[in-house]
Amino acid sequence: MPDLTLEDVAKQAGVSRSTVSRVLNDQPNVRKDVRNRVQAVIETTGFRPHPAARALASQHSWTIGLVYPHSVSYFFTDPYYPHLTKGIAQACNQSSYTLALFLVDTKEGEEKIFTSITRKGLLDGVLVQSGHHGDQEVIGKLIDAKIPQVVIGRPFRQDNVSYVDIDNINGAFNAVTHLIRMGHKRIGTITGPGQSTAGLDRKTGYLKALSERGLKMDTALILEGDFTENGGYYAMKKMLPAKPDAVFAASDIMAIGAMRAAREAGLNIPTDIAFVGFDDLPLATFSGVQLTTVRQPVAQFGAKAVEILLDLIENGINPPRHIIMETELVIRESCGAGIRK
Amino acid sequence: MPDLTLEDVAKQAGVSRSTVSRVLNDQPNVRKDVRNRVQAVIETTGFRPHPAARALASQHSWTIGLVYPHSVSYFFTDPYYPHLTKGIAQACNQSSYTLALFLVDTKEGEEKIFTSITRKGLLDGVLVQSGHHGDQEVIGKLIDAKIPQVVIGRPFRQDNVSYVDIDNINGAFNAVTHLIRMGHKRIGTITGPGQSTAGLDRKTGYLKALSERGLKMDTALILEGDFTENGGYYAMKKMLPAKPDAVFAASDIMAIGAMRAAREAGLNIPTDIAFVGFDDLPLATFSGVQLTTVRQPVAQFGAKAVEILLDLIENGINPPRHIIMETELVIRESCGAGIRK
DNA sequence: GAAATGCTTGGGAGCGCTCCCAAAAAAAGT
DNA sequence: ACTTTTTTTGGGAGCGCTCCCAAGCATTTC
Repeated sequence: MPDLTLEDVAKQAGVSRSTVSRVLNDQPNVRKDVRNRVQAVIETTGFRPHPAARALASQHSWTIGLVYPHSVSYFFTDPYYPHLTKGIAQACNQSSYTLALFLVDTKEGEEKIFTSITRKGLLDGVLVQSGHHGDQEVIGKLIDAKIPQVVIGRPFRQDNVSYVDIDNINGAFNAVTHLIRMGHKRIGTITGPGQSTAGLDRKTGYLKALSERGLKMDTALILEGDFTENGGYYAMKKMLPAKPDAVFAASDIMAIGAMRAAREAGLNIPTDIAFVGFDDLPLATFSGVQLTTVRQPVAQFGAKAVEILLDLIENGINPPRHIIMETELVIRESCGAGIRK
Repeated sequence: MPDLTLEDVAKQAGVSRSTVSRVLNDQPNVRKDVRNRVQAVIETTGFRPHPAARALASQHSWTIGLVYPHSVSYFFTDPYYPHLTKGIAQACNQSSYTLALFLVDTKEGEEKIFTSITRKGLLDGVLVQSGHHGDQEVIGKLIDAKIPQVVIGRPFRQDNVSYVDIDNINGAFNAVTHLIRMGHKRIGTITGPGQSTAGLDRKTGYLKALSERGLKMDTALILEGDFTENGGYYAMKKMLPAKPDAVFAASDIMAIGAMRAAREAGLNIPTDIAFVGFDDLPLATFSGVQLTTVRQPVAQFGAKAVEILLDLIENGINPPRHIIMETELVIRESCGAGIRK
């Protein structure tokens, strides 16, 4: 089947190019029987318009970009990203948009790719994973280029851009409050890196829960991690001398690392020390003890980002929209629920 | 900066459209000083050709597709896929190709997306993750459509297509042989699903090692998993009554599940029972015991696939090329190396 | 010094669509 | 019946590039 053109279809249906184009784009002012006839030809021939031709004429590529800046090279070690990616990909498929993936791992690569992203014509809009301090530049450039964009995660001190984020503060707050209600007194936290808004917000939630319940904060119980398993492990090792009886880790994977350290120190989970993570990814259940954690609606989150972006593309980027999605505390074994102390 | 066209650049450089095009595409027959002059204008203006216009005129989109068929919906639970994706994305960036991601999770979604993939003009070529029985159809359609494609993983009984794969048989063979050398006698295996070539090949390697070393196979020690943690866990539970003293799991994540089951049964790893996995992903080191495993060169693997695909795009798809990459056994604690029995 | 050869350059045509405008057809109004 | 209004249809122009061909120019050859 040689790829046919709109003109071929027109000939077969006995109409003009324009009419076929109208049918193709669901435009009004086509007689019903003509529309049906054209549609029939399209279907039997399996005709599809040439994407490049369409893009050229309409200045609209039907493609959106998903950018993971180089600061997100832990794409791997944290299973959060593939989940997110999947949600986004699915939403794109559903809307018949093509998803272009830009996974950059160096500052230089970012520069290089940037010129092609900002070139109008390739992408109708861009999704940028952010939440990291270093991503401001990328976002700023996209704003300057006036490319419709939605930031995934709250950007640093930039409000003139649309973003979707989850309620990290509240999620952390609820998790820690739960730990307090369970009777824990010395609750530590392993935070995300200081350049990460998600990490910062979760720490804020932790502190808020402490103060609201009248527990005083102890800096020996606040360690910075890097969202990796090893980061959690080493942070925990440092925290152990301060004798925490519970730990809130800002991600599941750090919780897993932290539990490894606790176990090595001969502590039993959850009787000697309780843990709560953040994410609720499948791996939350892999370790010996089922992890209590804060569930993020990752897939819906990605879908929401796509939804907003498409809206921006169609209706203009102003005013910027900010969406905050709620989390849910999932109680399993590691926090010691169901166990008397 | 309004996006300028090739014609604008031409005017500024005092030459014609054609000359600029020649410079842009590194074509010969342009006087050196003219070329420099044009190049200077391109650089100062930051001009980039409009992708769609270029694609339309050249019938070449500079975009390749990465297809994960619906049978690969465990994209998530297995960290192998993000690693692979990253390798591929990086290779694309390097070659200035755009990567379009097609992550399908239903049979219907596959159909839908397919018409757009096979439409000439969108993609110059396609990378298809395979190794699963159900993917034959996808691959077959792509062959029919004569779209350049490289299959990632060995396809089922289809040799008229290019693919890259790793040497699963040998990898498994080496792992099991190592276990035998360590003195283990009752070596079980948790295989991949029967519709997966990787799973099948690893099983073949296991059997080969057994027979070559004169161990008789015991069907009670051969359980089928599904490449998930839970699959590994339940397979191990079933295997335990048969008293294995070592287990070769066809993926790291299944090994982790299996070790969880073993621990729950009160067994010590590696003194009571040894484990070897397959993949060597970061999570191999997360569990209590560091996992001995077969390392796949995942990133290079992806890069290789891209390399072959670009070659196919430029030089035609015949004859199909088959690349098999070697693995490496990474010895850590879980196999009991360094421990006398 | 004229003819032949090789490089370099410009411009027309065309890739396959969408968009606009004007013509044709149908519907409505008098 | 004829005019006016509305709906439907066709075709030209153009999106921004590449490719081809012919013209222009420099260089070589006899």
